[in-house]
Amino acid sequence: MGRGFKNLLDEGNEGPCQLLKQKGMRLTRQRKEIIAVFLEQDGYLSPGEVRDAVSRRGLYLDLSTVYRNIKLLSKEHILIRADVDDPVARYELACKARKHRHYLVCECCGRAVEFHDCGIEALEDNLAQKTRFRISGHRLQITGICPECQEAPSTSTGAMSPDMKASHEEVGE
Amino acid sequence: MGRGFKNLLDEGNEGPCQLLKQKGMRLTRQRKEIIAVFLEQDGYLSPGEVRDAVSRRGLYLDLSTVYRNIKLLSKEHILIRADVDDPVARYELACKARKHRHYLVCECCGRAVEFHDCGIEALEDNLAQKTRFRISGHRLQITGICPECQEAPSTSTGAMSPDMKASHEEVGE
DNA sequence: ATATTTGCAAATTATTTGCATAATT
DNA sequence: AATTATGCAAATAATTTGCAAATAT
Repeated sequence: MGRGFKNLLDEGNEGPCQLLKQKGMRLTRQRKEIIAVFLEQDGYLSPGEVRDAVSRRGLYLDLSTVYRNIKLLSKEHILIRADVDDPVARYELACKARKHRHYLVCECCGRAVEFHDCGIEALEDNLAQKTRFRISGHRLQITGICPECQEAPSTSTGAMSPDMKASHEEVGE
Repeated sequence: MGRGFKNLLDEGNEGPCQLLKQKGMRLTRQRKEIIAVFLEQDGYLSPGEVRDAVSRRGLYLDLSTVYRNIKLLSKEHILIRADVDDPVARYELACKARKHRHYLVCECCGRAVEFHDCGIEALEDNLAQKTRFRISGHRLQITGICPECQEAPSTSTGAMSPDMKASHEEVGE
């Protein structure tokens, strides 16, 4: 009980597709493709990007279909919304977000460094005790200024942009 | 160095208004009101809500002005965007977000419990060492299912809605 | 006095909806 | 066969932009 929820991507467990079936929704080709795209993507996707990615895989998709399914998948907590600061909404699979993939993001250039060991489990157990919530996951993002930007003359112009996912290294574990 | 950044709201320190001046932007009445609204608000605000709140304080504001200033304040990292799942963007003051005000959010009903001691400082110090980033803050949200919803027959209909900020208790410290 | 910011109106972009057709169970 | 999901087209909502007038420095 408490944390220790089975990770939905793990082998032998139910993936997003099975989840959909369980909830009584139909497993259409477009839904499979949408989920596939999110599964193979490392980072966030906007509705338009989803349509394009599915398109590259050979299936035409109307944007309204993408919107409808993103809304559906969000409601079922299979997708969650990212908090990047641009006018289009961006999403990722909840099961990936929960997989302890966290980012240290540079406020200046947007470079993102991935890290894994966040040590929040103890806090979660503590909270579960106090509140009686059944904890399912967490989202953590740490912000700062990367070494390069600390050097730079601080033009302050380049705020975090959509290419935040462009470059990212990894650290720790 | 590292964390230990001075909190921008603390007495004797520079608040958002001073910050703006420092950056060479003019301190207009509308900017003061917008910031004031964010300062007295506990939670996130959408552009429309900002306009209405300022309006209630007796100053008419065009929505485009709100948008322009939100964008400006975001670029300067005075405001940050929340990741609530609805089509309008919502924001809060970075200096408040950094003030260790975190939420445990119920995935079913949206009830939010506030907590303060997140114990991420150690992680931040660790990351700062490894990556040479100058850490400025973090955002953490934990999700789960609240006691009430664990009882309930799980209609699954009510996904997290904008009234997430409606009810919230506090815990810990 | 000058440069910046505002309000207004209009443009653009994002998201949602209605309905007939197609696809899944 | 019954229902649910899709595509298309059109509607609505969110955000951005151009420009003249107003305001802060």
